[in-house]
Amino acid sequence: MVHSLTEENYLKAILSLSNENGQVNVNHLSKHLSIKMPTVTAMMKKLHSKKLVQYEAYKPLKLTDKGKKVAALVVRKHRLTEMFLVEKMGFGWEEVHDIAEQIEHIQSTEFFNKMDELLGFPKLDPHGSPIPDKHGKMVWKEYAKLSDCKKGDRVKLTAVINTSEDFLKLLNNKGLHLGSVLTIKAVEAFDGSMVVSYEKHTSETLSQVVCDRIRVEII
Amino acid sequence: MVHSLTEENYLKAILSLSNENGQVNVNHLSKHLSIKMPTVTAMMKKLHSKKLVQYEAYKPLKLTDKGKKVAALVVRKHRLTEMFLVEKMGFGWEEVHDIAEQIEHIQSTEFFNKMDELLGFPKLDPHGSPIPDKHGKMVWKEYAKLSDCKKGDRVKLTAVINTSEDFLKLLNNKGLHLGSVLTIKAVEAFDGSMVVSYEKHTSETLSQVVCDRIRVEII
DNA sequence: TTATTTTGTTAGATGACACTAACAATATAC
DNA sequence: GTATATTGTTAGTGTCATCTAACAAAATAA
Repeated sequence: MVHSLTEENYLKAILSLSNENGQVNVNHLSKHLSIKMPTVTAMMKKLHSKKLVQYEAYKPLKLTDKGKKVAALVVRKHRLTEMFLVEKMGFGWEEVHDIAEQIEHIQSTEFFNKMDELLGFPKLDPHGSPIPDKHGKMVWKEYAKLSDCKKGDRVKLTAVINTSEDFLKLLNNKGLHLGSVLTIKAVEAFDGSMVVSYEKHTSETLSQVVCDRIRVEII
Repeated sequence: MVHSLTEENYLKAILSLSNENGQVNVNHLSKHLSIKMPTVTAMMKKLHSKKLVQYEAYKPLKLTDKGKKVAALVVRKHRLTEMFLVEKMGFGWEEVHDIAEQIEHIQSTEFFNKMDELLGFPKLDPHGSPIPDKHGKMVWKEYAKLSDCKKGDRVKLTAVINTSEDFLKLLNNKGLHLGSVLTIKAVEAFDGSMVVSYEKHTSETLSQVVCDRIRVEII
């Protein structure tokens, strides 16, 4: 079964929003895709009838297993493309996203399998995001959200969920990178922000918005 | 100005048909694209209003200079992609066409310029077809059609126009390849077929259909 | 608990690109 | 030079993915 470029984009968006926020509703999806809500509703009905999405009026959206697989395969194609553009074609990381958004819709399993092979079957992309295998299986080590950890935890930064330029810049400004080992010194009940220490930083504050998007391994 | 995938395909088809046959009409295009004539007529009107095609009812179709450039840039992207897939990714020539048909519509000048660079700025693809430069200029050496040559001419096979599998197989069966040097021994007035000799072949007959699609340099 | 805001749905329209059916022009054959 | 075949156009539909306007449900605030 093939799916239109449009359908693929909706499925991918649902997957990525549900990784970021847990719940996904029509409004989120609408904003994320810059597509008006009625259009989203209509597409959800269509994807529901194709058994890719569980949709009931006024209920949050969920991918079916089938939908999850399709979405994961698109993500696979996207991440392999980004890797390929950087590693094999000499592009900078900031340049590759828009190209990968287009190439991820190319229909040719062999094309992406070849990239995979040439790249040596990578498991994670440079943001720490997992690359699904050719069956759509994410070897997603179910990392914890930093925001779900508690005072005293020592954790290793293993992945970031959002890869917007602004977010990466913020991490950079604070000297945070994949592999950083943080100790949680305090969690503010008021705004969900965390005070952490790592390396030369004895006391840095990270807002809840940031902590929500950081994935860690508790050590 | 960007053009839809659909528009690009029409423009490319007109360019390729006019290289093959000289004249292009709605019926040819319709067959070539497997799209019904009324749809083609409608698109011609649209492309005319965008000044990409010269269209007048019942007249043959012609690309404007602008249309020619757009079409040539699509061809450039197609041929570079084919080269890249073969040279840099290890695909066989028979596998690459369908993938290239999709990738040729990717919108990213840098992506294709990078391929061009990695390939060492090739001028011809392995079929002998010229690769337009980044401005859409074909360094088309205006090769002669084999079918326009006359008895006694000695010519070098420099390019083939049609790249269907059946056509390439025929050339292969006859031991013809790029660079073959042919001597024209006779031209049959009746059916336009030619009797030629080359290498170990002292007398081979090529039908007009074949001769029309072979480009040569007279030496 | 009622009022207001936010979120979601239905209904109806639009543009792009395809189709079929019917008719018109051009080209070819007799 | 009329008849026939081929080619091309017009008119009217359909589907996909989008929109706006209007209304409805759910969540939040007063």
